[in-house]
Amino acid sequence: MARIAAADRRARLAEAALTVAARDGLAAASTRAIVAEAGMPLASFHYAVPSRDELLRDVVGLVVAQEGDAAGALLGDAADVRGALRDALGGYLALVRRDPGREQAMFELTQHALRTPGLHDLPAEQYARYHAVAAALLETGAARLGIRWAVPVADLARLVVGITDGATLAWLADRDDAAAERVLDLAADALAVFAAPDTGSKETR
Amino acid sequence: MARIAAADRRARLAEAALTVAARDGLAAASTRAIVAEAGMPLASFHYAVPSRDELLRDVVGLVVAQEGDAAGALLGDAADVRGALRDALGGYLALVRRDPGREQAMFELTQHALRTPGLHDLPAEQYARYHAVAAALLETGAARLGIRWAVPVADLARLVVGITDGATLAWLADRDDAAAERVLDLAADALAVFAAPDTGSKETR
DNA sequence: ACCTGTCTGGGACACTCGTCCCACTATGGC
DNA sequence: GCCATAGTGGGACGAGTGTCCCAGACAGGT
Repeated sequence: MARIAAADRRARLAEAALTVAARDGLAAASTRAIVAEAGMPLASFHYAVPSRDELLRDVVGLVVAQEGDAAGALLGDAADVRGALRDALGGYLALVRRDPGREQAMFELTQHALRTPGLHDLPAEQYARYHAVAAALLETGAARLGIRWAVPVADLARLVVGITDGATLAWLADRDDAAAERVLDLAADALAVFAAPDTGSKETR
Repeated sequence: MARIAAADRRARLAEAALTVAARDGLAAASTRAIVAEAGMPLASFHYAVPSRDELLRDVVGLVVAQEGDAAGALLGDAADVRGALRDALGGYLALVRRDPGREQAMFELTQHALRTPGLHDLPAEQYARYHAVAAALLETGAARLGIRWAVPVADLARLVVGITDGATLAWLADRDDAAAERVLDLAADALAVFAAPDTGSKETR
């Protein structure tokens, strides 16, 4: 094994942990499985990271950061509110479908953190970040479409995240692509209700 | 330990497993923890149940049955569609708040089943049942209000379950009661869009 | 060139896990 | 009353876990 600074090793371990958790589940992401994925000896683990739970904290940060990057691409070029919402929701589902294990690993991570004393604060931060990303997306989307949201964006963002989480959970359970698409159709219809005219442009539906 | 038929023991073990999983998490629901909760010797476990995963199958059945019973009570006596939806959603959230561990245990169970070869079919059945319960609730609610749903009830049911799952997940993460209530306000507004007049009664909103 | 401190990696500890074996005992049908 | 059958329960096995120790090796600053 080459000589690598402890901080670098920690980052590599976080990535390896995410890979293993996405592929085999969080429960299978043992310290041994993680170092095997990273190609390191076991002892490097606790040299770079104080504990396994501490590394999981890094993993959440890793995914949350990636999620923020990916969010921008969800904004399509639809001209009406319903279409824009539908595109964004559909884009998210496509992301989940391309790598179901990763999304599932995030759910497992949240549940694990909720049960682990040292990680109790993690889920709140994680979801605050999700909500912030969704809110930003809603704001820039509204600006691009020339509308405003008739209700607080923070609340709307929380609803949007809830809908995507819920749709993801159901799709993970039954893998019903068509049903998932139909739900997003309805969700886009429903959410479009909250669009209001702003700079003289027309409201949808 | 008194003499108990194996089938009875199996049922008691399923209840004990649910208790432990709700209180301490699914990962803590080991065979030893379950028999301790049930007040049985460890060997009774594999006399009554072939394996731990087989028992978890029973646990899902147990909760799903209870969920079906509880659903009926969610129908309030609101006269308009939005109010009825809001009451039902709020009732569900109240259920979650009264026993967060149980709901969390169900999420953990779904995730675990998705990762466990012998339990792959479980989540699909579980969610099919959820969707059926929601659909039945939507149907009887519509009949009571004298409206019809403008979109397929099966799709609407899937959306409703998704919204409740999503709201639950976010609330479990940050325990923000007020935000959860505001989201349900929006959700009720949004879902009311799908109500259409049927027997001459008035549409809301 | 040396030497302090960072990094390596094999091995082990103490523990928990699911599962199983087997000697034992109470029970219901004859 | 006897005996096959169903239920009991202590104990153990092998595998897997997170964490830690410690002897060794390499690096950069002097």
